Amino acid sequence: MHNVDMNAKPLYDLVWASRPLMQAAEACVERGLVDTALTVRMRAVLEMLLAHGELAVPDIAEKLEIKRQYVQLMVNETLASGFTTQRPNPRHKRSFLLALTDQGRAVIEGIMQKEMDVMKDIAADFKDEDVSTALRVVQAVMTKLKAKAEEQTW
Amino acid sequence: MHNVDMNAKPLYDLVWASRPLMQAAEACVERGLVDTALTVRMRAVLEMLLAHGELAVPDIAEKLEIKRQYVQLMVNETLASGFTTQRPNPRHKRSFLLALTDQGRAVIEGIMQKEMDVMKDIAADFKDEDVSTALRVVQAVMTKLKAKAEEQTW
DNA sequence: TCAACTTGACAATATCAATGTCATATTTAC
DNA sequence: GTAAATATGACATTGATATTGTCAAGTTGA
Repeated sequence: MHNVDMNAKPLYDLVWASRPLMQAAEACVERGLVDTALTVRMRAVLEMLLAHGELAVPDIAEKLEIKRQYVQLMVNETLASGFTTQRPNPRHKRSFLLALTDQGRAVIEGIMQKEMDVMKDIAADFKDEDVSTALRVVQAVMTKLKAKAEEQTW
Repeated sequence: MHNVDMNAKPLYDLVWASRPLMQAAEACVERGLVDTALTVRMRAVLEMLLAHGELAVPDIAEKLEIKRQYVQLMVNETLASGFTTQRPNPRHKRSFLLALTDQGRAVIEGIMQKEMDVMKDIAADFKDEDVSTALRVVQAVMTKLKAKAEEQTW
């Protein structure tokens, strides 16, 4: 690329690899859900509940960094499918806590175990140390990019 | 996460970091375009032309791995804005080759230089070797995930 | 108490992208 | 050389993901 200084090309490439990586990951997740009654977005709700216990809709929205209105939609689907159930919220009479049903817990644990098995298979090709390095770099780059995006000037 | 074997957790985390990383990167790119007449998708077309020279619409679609109909839309915008121009295609009378105009070249080179400067700034915080390792791991994981997604069974 | 904020529900909108269709042009097989 | 298959541009429809706006009811804090 003439006239563009490519000193930081490996980092540039790493950042631009994020899109195809995400698409491949999502395709893989979707592939793992075909035999279940789950959709990708319902899976995201169940994963949150498995990791963090009972949560209200706004809590999930904050963790997923998407708007509460959309989370409401996702959550309502999990309720309708019987994967979650509403439980009284001691802190709020109208805003229920969302909890996994036995069925929901079994489904998300099964899915995540299958996904983790895939990860184990892939991880076998790398040194643990290299994966750790990659994770550390990627997370730090992400943090810095977020900061850059918010700055008024470069 | 009880009852889920998390042996490959670092790799799992690396894969799931791809979405926020991509979102941060896109926000950053968008931020860099505010003073130009470019949109993110027009930028993608210009970057292709800068990297690969004159291309026809279907060529760009193949490289970007999106459908030609959508690329056509993106390309038409770059034509309307004067960043690209149609040149005769020796291989096809109806399908023109797309080329950067002087204006288009100046704009994409300026943008990419600014982006590369941001990358250089961020890269300063890491060992070159670690960035290379991260890139290598991420690209290999992506390849493997794509293969997994296409397999009929895990 | 009263103003500000939170939440669920619902509607409208935006963006990115795939898919479908058609006319025209091009390439390939015969 | 012609017929069939394929490629291309143009345009329309649809789908998925997510944001934004609005309102009524509930909650919080001064």
